[in-house]
Amino acid sequence: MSNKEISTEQAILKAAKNIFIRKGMEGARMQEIADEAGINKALLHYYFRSKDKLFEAIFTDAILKIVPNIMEMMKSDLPLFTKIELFTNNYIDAFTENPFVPGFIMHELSRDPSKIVNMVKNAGINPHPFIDQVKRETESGNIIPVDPYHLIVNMLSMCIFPFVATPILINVLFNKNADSYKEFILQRRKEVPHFIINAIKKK
Amino acid sequence: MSNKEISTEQAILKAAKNIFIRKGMEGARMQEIADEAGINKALLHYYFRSKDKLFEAIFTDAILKIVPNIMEMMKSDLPLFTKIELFTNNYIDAFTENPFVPGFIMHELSRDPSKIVNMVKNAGINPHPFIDQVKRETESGNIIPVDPYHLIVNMLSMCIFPFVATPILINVLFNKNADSYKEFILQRRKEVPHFIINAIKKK
DNA sequence: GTCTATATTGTGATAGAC
DNA sequence: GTCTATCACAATATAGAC
Repeated sequence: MSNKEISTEQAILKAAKNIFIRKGMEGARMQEIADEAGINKALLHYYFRSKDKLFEAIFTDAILKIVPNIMEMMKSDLPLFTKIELFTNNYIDAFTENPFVPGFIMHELSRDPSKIVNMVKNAGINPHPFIDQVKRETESGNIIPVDPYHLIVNMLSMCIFPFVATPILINVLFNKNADSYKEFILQRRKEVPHFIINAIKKK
Repeated sequence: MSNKEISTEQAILKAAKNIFIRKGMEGARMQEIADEAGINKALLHYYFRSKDKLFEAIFTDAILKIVPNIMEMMKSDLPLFTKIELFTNNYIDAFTENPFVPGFIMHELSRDPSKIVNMVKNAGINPHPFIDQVKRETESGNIIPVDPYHLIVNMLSMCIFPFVATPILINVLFNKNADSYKEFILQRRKEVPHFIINAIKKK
């Protein structure tokens, strides 16, 4: 395997990622990916047998972005509020770097939900340590009683939704000003954990 | 225009809605829509000139579901906490009845964001009365200081995200048990406004 | 208005020269 | 490994009979 090979394969993956993530499996065109990579269609099939295989490579990679290595942290014995802050910051940072990933994942999973089975297996997601911790804090009266499932969904909602709804929010809420929306996203790193902790802490 | 005509057109619209909303513009097939409506492809083009025109009709209709007539309410002089409860309940109810609409809108808008411009014009969305009310309540010290833009996005996030992410949540958080997820969605009618109000009320 | 048949175009995939 | 040319088929759209 020569250097040239590697570099072509990388170019394909990079181009495919750009196109697939913006347009989805069905919206993407092999021609478009080839153009973006500066090669022709035939080479795509030389490196990856089919559109499906190429898509699979991109999709798997994107999944890894949505399931970062914070599971260890969630299992740890850090204080609840610290975990909430680390969790939200981690996701908001990851999506700020890859803003199209959330919408991509959402759409493709609703197209073919069976993919989640593999995702869950490979990622080793386990929300129960966190759920148990929330239950313990509720029972010992350290926080306002809260259903841990709703808490988790609320956390994920506030981290992910703004990236899925970016075009709506820019137009409706920010007068089509993309810059002030960027600023807004940066603020969420602080605002979201602050909001969540306010909702459950006793004062 | 005979009764038969109307009924065929309605059948087409109903079928198209089913297919488009589940599969999106690019995933949907005219053949599939024709089958669902119990007619053939040619009739689709007789009633709606092209796939694009048919899609446009469905999309516009779906938008109206995501922008219900609660704008009047938001402009009213109801107490802030009452508005928050009405707002969240209204959205959660609308999406419970049309669970595929949020994902559909999100995906299509990221495919062609320019559609939002028309949407906003026609719907007359204006968040400023609500924003001003939040500012007033903050300044008079009635609530914990909160940025109104983040508050609105948080509200929308918690109402909409669970419907966009349904397949993920069922598999990862609810052990593939769709029934307990349904139960969970019903609970959110109470949990979401409760959570939001807790986050901003002084105690 | 509704159908069958067909035209037309787009797109994933392959063959084969270099 | 990379290209050009082409195939095979799927999907939108139209023509024309009834």
